[in-house]
Amino acid sequence: MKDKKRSRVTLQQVAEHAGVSRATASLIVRGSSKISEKTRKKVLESMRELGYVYDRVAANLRSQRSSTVGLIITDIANPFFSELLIGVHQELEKEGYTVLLGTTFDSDAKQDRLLSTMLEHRVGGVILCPVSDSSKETIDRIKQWDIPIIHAVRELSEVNCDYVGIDYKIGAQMAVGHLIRKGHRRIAFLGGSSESSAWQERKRGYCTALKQAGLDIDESLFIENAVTREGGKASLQQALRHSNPPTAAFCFNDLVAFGVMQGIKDMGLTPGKDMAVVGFDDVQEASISTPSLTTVSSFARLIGQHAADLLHQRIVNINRERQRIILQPELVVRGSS
Amino acid sequence: MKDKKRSRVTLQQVAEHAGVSRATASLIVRGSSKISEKTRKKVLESMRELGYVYDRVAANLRSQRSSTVGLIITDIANPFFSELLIGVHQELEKEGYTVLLGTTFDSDAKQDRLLSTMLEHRVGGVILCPVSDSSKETIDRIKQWDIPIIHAVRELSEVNCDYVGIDYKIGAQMAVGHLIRKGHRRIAFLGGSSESSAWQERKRGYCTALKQAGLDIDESLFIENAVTREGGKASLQQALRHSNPPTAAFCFNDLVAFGVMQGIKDMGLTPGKDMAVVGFDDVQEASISTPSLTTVSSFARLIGQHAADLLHQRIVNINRERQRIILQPELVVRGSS
DNA sequence: CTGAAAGCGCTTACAG
DNA sequence: CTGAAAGCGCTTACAG
Repeated sequence: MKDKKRSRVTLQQVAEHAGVSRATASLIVRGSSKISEKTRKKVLESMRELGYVYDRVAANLRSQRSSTVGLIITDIANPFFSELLIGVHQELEKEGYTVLLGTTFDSDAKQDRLLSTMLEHRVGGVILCPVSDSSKETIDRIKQWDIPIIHAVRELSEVNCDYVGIDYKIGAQMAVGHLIRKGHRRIAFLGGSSESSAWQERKRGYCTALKQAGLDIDESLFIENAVTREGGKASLQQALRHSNPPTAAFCFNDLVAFGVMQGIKDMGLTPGKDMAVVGFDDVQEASISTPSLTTVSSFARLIGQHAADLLHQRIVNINRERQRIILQPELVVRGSS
Repeated sequence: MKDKKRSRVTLQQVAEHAGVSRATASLIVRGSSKISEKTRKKVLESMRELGYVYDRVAANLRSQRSSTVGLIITDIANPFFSELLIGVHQELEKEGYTVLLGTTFDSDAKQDRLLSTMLEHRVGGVILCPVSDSSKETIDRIKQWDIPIIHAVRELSEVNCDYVGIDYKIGAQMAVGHLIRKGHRRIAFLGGSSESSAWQERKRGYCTALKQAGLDIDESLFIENAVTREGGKASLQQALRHSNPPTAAFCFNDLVAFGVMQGIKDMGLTPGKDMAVVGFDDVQEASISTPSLTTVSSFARLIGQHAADLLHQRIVNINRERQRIILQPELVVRGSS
């Protein structure tokens, strides 16, 4: 038996209780300064007595505004995204937004559904970390999208949007350059999907580093796989079946690197000794793993803050110039290389 | 210059375009079966042509329903909560809910604000992981709360709510019992706040284990601190200043344990050798840290799934009997003890 | 299936 | 400051 819920106290009822008009009560909840302190107090008192709760949904509907914002990430289990999420929340809460969160797990279909859901909920804008192989349909949809959207972490090259990410190319170049200086000549690039801009840019950095050292590029050392621990482990196993196996691994990110290190250990070998491993992101566990992980810091929280800030700016002024923020990565050398 | 946005296509416009009544169009978006296949197709075609987007906010306002649900956690940077979040999302998306996420960082004021925000956004219900020292005001508020609320992870004993958590007492008892069997007699309990039910239950388990072994309890070995790596490190340092220092540490959770292990390393000692460390939660990094961490598995994802399920049930039937789900923990022995 | 009306809880705009 | 009216985009209920 579904009970009819005790219905909400309305602004109307508050106004009646306080003996003012609905318009006045409305001005007060919105913090207008045009109301005398005396009436303001009286009305606020009535609200407290009646247990009034402002109905932001109704207000937004009427005024065609929005107080929510969507955040779509690919994997909440990746600490990189937890950090990014914290950054986004920090910034947006300041501005009074509430965040609708969605996770795609890198599925295009899921991403599509989430974009729809966000629209249906009238979000004021969306921060999107696109899945690596976004379909043409999705991209077309985003192009026609008429509410503010900011891309973060990965960029869809066909779409002209605000974007914030880091310079993956330079990061990869630093990581691979480091391995070369350590004497490695056969360096695998493990994990990730070649569909994503983040992968392509890392590859460019990888290639630049090899060219600068006068080394040839062996494409058979690029082994794509899921961006997870499991994917890392699997890609390592594949790398070791190579007729001329690599002596070092540059991993798509730290999560992949942890899987790779686990795989190395599983074979009775020692990461950092029998095989060098470098990650990407510098998540917190990178410093506490065994061995500690050499990696490239990608400032997830900062990316989140910037994305939130760009979104807010875009909501305030839909026509402002397009902005791209590219943060500079840093190499953190530890025990695994 | 704020541009007036291109306004939404309304159901009215769709109806006109398809040559049907608004009522019919409304029935179709809601998936009624009372409409002939022919008209249904025609209307869906019009929607596609016009780029119609269902306005769930308006629909919810009119029908006094809600398609959102609030989730309030204490710390998204803790992998335990990331896992819980995944569980919640998995369950609730099946039912078509969208999740509003809030993080309290264990601040009562923040929690209070988040509860208000959720109410103002007309959520259909809330899953709350209460902060450890929720104020009396907050508790009173929750008691009078008239929308479904599920408590997870921590329980406010004064509030009669659905709850899902694990049996912390048994978990702690297993962990401490393990340390005793390893020969430890002075075991510190590090991190967490004695205000929280999760802490109190762990303490009870700790005490039971000692009593069973015929050992005395030394309250000076209970060292409270923040539930973070930093808090863990600080509590370890305090423990080592003890005139009769402990030889083992039972940590409030894995995060604290990582900090404790870091602290041990910083002193030039080796965790697992010079001092045994046991955590709680079994987050993913527990298996890859150095040394790998002995810990108690607390099934975060499962907790999230159960909480979501309880909430859904409660929304469907506000009067159903109160339910408490207590999962049984498991001890995972690794290198740190 | 249609059509006209009312209403969810708010904001807006305007005359007083 | 008030009061009356209209409207945001839907759903509901009802007579036909």
